[in-house]
Amino acid sequence: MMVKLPAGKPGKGELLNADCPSREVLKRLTGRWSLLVLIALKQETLRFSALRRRIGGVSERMLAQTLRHMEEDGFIQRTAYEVVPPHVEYHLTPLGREAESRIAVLADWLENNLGRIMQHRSAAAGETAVGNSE
Amino acid sequence: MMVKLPAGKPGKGELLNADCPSREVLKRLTGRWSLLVLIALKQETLRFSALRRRIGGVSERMLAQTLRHMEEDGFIQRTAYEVVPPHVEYHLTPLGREAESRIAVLADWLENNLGRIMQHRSAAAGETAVGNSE
DNA sequence: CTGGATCCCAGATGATACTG
DNA sequence: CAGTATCATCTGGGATCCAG
Repeated sequence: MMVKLPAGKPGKGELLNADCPSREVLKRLTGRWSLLVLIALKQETLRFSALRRRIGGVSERMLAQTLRHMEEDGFIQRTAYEVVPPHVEYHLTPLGREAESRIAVLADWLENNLGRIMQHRSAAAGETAVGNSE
Repeated sequence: MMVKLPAGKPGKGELLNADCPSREVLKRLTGRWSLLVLIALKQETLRFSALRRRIGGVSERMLAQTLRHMEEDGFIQRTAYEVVPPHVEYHLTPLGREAESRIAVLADWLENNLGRIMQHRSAAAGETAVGNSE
């Protein structure tokens, strides 16, 4: 079964197409933690534990997994120093920085408009409560 | 229990803080389908079934759920015409359009750089394959 | 310190059937 | 047409223990 890309330039993805590999990448990029890793690494190179402290609520397992995936996709670079105790650092690659800048646009907007959104959500919840109990 | 926002302007969120409600909104915004709904509705008002056809791979259930959530958060508006057969339309609200424009930045970048990312991923997979079979 | 391995659960998602 | 209800499944994610 061929994957048909509606107006395809080479290497160009189509997110609305279920068969497009961009879906896969999107999934990774918008995963619960990936995006936060990008933000956390925006300016500084960080060690595993520092990163973990920086990103509230992430477990060791998930952070490790997320970092592995992001390294695979080329967003971050992992540098391990062969010492004991181990010392591992993570920092953004050029690709990662490009992605981060786009993510930041969204993140900044979200942080600055959080009030508006929460407000709307409360209002919506109130209205629903009037008419039914869902 | 108070939510402590590190350097809080009013209504300003902190994504890196686990207790910040922005996490919740982010989850919705970056959910598997929300983002695609925003893109699909960028220019046109669409009916449920049209939207479903537009977004490859989404099930009725998930689309309906996503649309409800996005309406709650104020990103889209649902308009139901009381006719038979039913006719329901969805379109972006001003808030939705703002979000969409930020999402679009990320989506466009992703679509245009998909090749680069896939390439890196293959390379990474290759390297790992040399050393082990994971 | 940096994770890998395991166990386990809640929630996300899909398939299908059904209704106003 | 536009969903909802139900059931089954799959996966993300946390807790814990372990190892280099």
